[in-house]
Amino acid sequence: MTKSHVVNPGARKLGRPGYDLDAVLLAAAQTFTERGYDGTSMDDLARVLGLSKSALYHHVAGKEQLLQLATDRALDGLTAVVEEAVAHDGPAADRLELLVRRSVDVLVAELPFVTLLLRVRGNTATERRAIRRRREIDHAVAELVAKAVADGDLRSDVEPQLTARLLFGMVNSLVEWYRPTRSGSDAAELADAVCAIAFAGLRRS
Amino acid sequence: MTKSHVVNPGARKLGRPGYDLDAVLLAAAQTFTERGYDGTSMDDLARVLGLSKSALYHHVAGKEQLLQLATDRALDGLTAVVEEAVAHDGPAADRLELLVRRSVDVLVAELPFVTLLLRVRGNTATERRAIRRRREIDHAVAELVAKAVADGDLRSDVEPQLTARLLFGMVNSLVEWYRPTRSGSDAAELADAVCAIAFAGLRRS
DNA sequence: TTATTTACCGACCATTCGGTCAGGAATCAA
DNA sequence: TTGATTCCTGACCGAATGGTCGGTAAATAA
Repeated sequence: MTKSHVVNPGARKLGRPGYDLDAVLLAAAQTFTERGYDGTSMDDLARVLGLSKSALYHHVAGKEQLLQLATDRALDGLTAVVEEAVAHDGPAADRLELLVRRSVDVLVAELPFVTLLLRVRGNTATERRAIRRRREIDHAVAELVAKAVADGDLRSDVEPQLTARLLFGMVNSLVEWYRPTRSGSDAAELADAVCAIAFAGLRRS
Repeated sequence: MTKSHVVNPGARKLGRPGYDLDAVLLAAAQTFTERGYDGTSMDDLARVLGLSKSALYHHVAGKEQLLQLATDRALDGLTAVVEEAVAHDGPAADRLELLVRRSVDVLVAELPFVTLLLRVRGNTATERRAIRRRREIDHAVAELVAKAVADGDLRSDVEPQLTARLLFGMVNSLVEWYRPTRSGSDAAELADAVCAIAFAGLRRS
């Protein structure tokens, strides 16, 4: 069996060295994203990490807990940017653009976790909880869009909720094709493109 | 067990009446979409239809065949509109808008099948085949966008492929929230909203 | 009535699933 | 060396999975 132990850097810990929860969680999110949550067995995941299934259970209470931790990480990141945008001062339209840019940042920074979140279906209690938290975020976004429309800064011929859904449908679609580059962050360029197209439209102005 | 036999309308057939492949396929696509392909067992599906698992296997060769038939139906619809748009005459930008409108039509008309297609991961040969066909479609779309940019009708400050991805990321996101209404087709209104936002942008003009 | 055709059922099978358990191996401190 | 701590393994368990098989039920045609 090919072992690729991730030894913890710096601070020595007690006992036999090996994986920690964070490394397991990252691998889990990536594998769940690639093959789907239901399509990934704990044995698959163990093989990816290069250890036995029972060793995996030393780090984690169960499969569902992995999903919980992973989706929470994504949700915490997204909730933070929504709260930031809502609390910010200035016109709602500007705050919405800020929200889009920050959301792209989070998607890029936490890609495997957000991808997993966006694919959750609702089969288990954990999944339904994640969906509930997502809905709260979507609601806050729709409110911000509605404010921007009321301010007269956004087009009023499309329902605010529909606008919000299409806008973030575009933003979130990024998890379908974006893959990180080795050379630092291209999140800013990506956010520029998204904002340009979303706010000013595709057509040459 | 609650039986809800779908008796075939009109033309009488030979033998005991019951389900036909089409009804099974529709239920399969809906259930796969709700719970995920891997998250749906053949027994689950049989229960949804109100019959036994072995009866299900009388209609279908296997689980993977259901996925194949369902994704093919979505891909055939999408391929048709792409070919129509490509073959159409007029400026590329107009053909692109036509493609978006027709795509919305297909998404609405074949919602469970397209939704399933967009969630396919690549675990089986069938899934990989579907993904390959999808890539061909995406490629044709990107070419159309590139032509429209070359014509000077679309903004050139964003890579054509990125533009294509974001545009259809927005279009495809519709499967995440759109639910059919009992009162006929609202596909046209939906397409209007999508085109307005995508081509002219969110901001008031 | 009987033959034919189509649809269905319950019992069964090999495999895989998430998860458990008792113990072994690697590390550090004393 | 010994003990404490942490990480890991192989064997195992009951349940669920995709799929099969022999036989039955309901319809039309002869």
